[in-house]
Amino acid sequence: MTQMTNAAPAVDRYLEIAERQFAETGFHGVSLAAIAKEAGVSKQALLHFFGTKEKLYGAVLKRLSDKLCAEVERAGAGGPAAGLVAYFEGLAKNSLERQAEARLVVRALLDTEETARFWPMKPYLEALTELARKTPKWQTASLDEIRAELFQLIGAIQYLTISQTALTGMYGEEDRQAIEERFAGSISGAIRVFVEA
Amino acid sequence: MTQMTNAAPAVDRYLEIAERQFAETGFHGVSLAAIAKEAGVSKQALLHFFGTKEKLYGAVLKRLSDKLCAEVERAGAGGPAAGLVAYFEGLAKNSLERQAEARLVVRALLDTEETARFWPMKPYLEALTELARKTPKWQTASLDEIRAELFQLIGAIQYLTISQTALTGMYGEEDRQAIEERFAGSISGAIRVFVEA
DNA sequence: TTGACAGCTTACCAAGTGGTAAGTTACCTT
DNA sequence: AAGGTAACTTACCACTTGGTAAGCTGTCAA
Repeated sequence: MTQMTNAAPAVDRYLEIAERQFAETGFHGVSLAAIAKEAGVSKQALLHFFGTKEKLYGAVLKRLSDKLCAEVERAGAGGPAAGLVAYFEGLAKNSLERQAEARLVVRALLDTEETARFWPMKPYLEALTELARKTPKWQTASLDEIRAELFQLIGAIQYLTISQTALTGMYGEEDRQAIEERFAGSISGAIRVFVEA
Repeated sequence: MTQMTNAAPAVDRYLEIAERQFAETGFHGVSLAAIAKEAGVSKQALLHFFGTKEKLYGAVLKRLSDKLCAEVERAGAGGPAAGLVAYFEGLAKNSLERQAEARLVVRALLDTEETARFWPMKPYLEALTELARKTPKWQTASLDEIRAELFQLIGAIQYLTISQTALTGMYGEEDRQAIEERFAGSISGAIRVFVEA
């Protein structure tokens, strides 16, 4: 039969490197050669596993989407309302560490060319919507209503997250940190308003 | 002395075309040749006026920044509180028409490589901050506090704006419109909370 | 032991990239 | 009328791009 294919860890390492680079400079800003160089392999190694650059990008986004979905599901295990609060609070508090993720999500929403007819972030957004729908507050609400409210919340959080580098550049590291702290404090209120009736 | 240089309208047209293309696919996704082709000139015409691709991108961002600053100033002419409400309401309501702008702003915040040490959107953000500072509510607040709150608001609005195409792709045009309307309604409350005491 | 196949590598390529050099043309000042 | 210069153009170039073709090597099933 088929052979022992034990390339999974290597492939995952390639995806990790690609993810970081795509998050930083976007699809067009990254070359296969650059990713290959950082991974210490030839670019044909990447093409061997992923076929084309677009498919590699797709695999990166799919992997991220799966990861985010799993996270949402894990958060929702202890009840929808508490889960949502915990999830969003976590997002807001670790904005520096989660920059790469947020950048990729935003880029996926932004780049309608490469990701069209694929919409990799749809499952993630729907997982959040479904979780919200399970709370008492949103049980009777329409999907549009939930989505509109949800976008307000994750939009605010991810916008700040992707702005971290720019904020440091514009105002310095101290001010960036002060803004982040103020933001985390005030978004907490918004999160509770979103979840609780 | 110097000669009558009447290339201003042509240059502005180039900037307009470049703006649309950069907004759509980002700095690396656009080639000078593509912009030149749409403008009906050779790419060396662009290089003649702007020197390099990076400088052209910089000029596009500078032009957008100036436009946004002028808009904020105009909105603030009739009082800071009312001006802010009108400005944000306008942003939220015309999200489809203002997609290109929002995309560029987000890309400018996202791309730390090309726009570093330039931060073209800083004047815009500061104009908004200054306007907010003039309202009774924020007069005694710290800059950090205002900025954090401001980012929450424009973040939510611009995030939805850049997501319009993705929303249509994911849920269809009808649902997209429904979400947008719900969003506009609910962000109105947030705007008033931001401005009023 | 052999042969298939995963997981690579080196060699190569056509198309496109941003950018330079050297004109050309029309207008404006002198 | 002459000269300068703005606003281009065509020609060209070194380099990079994503992608193909072919080959090499170690492991594992038969």
